[in-house]
Amino acid sequence: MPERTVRRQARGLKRMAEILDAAEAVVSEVGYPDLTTNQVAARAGMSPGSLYQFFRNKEEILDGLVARYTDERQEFWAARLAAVTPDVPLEVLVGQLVDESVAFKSASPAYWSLLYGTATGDRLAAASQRLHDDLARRIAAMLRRRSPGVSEERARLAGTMTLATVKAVMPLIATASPEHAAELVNELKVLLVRYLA
Amino acid sequence: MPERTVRRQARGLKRMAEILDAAEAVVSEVGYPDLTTNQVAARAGMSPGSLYQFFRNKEEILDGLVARYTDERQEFWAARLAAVTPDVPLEVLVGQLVDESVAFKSASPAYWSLLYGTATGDRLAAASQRLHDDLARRIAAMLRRRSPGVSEERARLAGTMTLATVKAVMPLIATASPEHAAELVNELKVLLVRYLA
DNA sequence: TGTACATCAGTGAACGCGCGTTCACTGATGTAC
DNA sequence: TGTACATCAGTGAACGCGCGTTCACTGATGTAC
Repeated sequence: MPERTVRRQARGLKRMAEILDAAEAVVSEVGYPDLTTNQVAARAGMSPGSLYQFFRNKEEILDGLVARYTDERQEFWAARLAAVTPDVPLEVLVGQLVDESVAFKSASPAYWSLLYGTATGDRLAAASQRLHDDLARRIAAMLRRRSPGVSEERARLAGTMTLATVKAVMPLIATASPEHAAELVNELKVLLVRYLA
Repeated sequence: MPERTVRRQARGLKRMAEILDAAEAVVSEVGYPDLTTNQVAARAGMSPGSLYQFFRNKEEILDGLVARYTDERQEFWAARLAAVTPDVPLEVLVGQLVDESVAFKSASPAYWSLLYGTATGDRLAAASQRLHDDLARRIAAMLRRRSPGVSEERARLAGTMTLATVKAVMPLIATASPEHAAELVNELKVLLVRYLA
C-alpha cells in the first residue's frame, strides 16, 4: 500500500502505465465484469503483488484507466471544438465531428466497454437487442403508413435512430432536476419532429 | 435443480413471480452488480435454497426478469404503434409517444438499471458524467459562436442532445456490418444537421 | 371417501471456489557523506 | 569515487471473505385405487 509520500522512480511511473495498458487490454478482451487483478498482472508481465505497490486496489486501477481516457478525450475535443470557425457550413461541421467521433471510438474499444458496456451477461443484452430490433421495425412500419413514399430502407433507419435517441435521453431525464427534465423532454420532441418532418 | 418435467403447481408459479418481484426490487435498490441471491431470497421471504427449485441459477432469475419486462414492453408498443392513425400531426404523435416512453421508463427503474446501468462503480460513472458536462458546455459555446442569437440556455440543451445522440448511435455502429455502419453514420449526420439547422 | 405414495415446495446450515489482497521476503536504485 | 543505508520495485504463495449453490431433511399437495 503506497504511502502518501512515495517518490516514484521513472521505472515506477513506466510500470504504472504498463498496468493501465494491461487493464485496457483485458477489459477489451473479456469485458469489465470478468476482469481479474491476476489477469491484469499476468498481462503486464508482473506478479499480482506488484499491482498493489502502485494502486491501492482494483478500483483504483480502473479509475486510473478511466482518468487517462477522459483526460485524453477532454483535451482532444476541447481543442477541436475551440478550433471551429463560425463560417464553416453546418453540413461540413457535423460531418467532420461525427467522423472524428467514430474514429475516436473505434480507436479505444475498452473505453466503451468500460463506461457503456452492459453489466449483465450477453444473454440479457441479446434479449434487449431483439426487443429493439422489433420495435425499430414497428416504428418503421408506422412511419411508412404515414408517408407511403418513403422506402422501407429509409424508414427502418429512421426507426432505429428514433429509438436510439429516445433511449439516450432517458437516463439524462432520470438524473436531472424536475424542471430540467421537462426541458429535456421537450427538446427531445423538438429534435424528433425536425428529424422526422 | 428442476427436471424437465416438473408439474408446477399454482403455488409454485406464484412463487416464481414473487422471486422475480424480489429480484426487481433488489436490482432497483442496490443495482445489478451488487445483487446477491441471498438478498433476493430474503426479499421474497424464503430461504436461499428455494430459489433453486424454480431457477437453475442466478442468471436464469435475471433472464426471467428481463423476459417479463421485454414481453410487457413489446406487447405495449406493438399495440400502441399499430394504433397510430396516419392523419395525426407529427408534433402530436411525437409528443404522445415520447411522453409514454418517459412514463414507461419511470414506472420500471429496475429495467434500466439492468440493461443500461453501468457495470463499473459510481466513481467511474461520475468521471464520465463530468467529461460529458464539460463537452456539452464546449459544444454549446461553439454553437453560440456560430449563431450569436441563440440563448445560452438553448445552446446548452442543444449541446446535451447532440452529445447524447452521438453517444447513442456509437454502439449501433460498432455492432453493425460495415455498409450498414456507414448508413448509420450518414443518418446520424442527417439527424444532427436537421436538428441544429 | 379414505388411504398410500409420489412429487412438489420449502428450510437453512454448510460447502467450496474464485478472486482481491496481504505478507515475508529478495533484489534494484537512489542518496548522503 | 566508494561505501552504507534507506527506500523503491518486485515476487508468488497463501489467506480469507463473500457469495452462489448444494444437501439432507421436513412439510404440503396432488393423484391413484
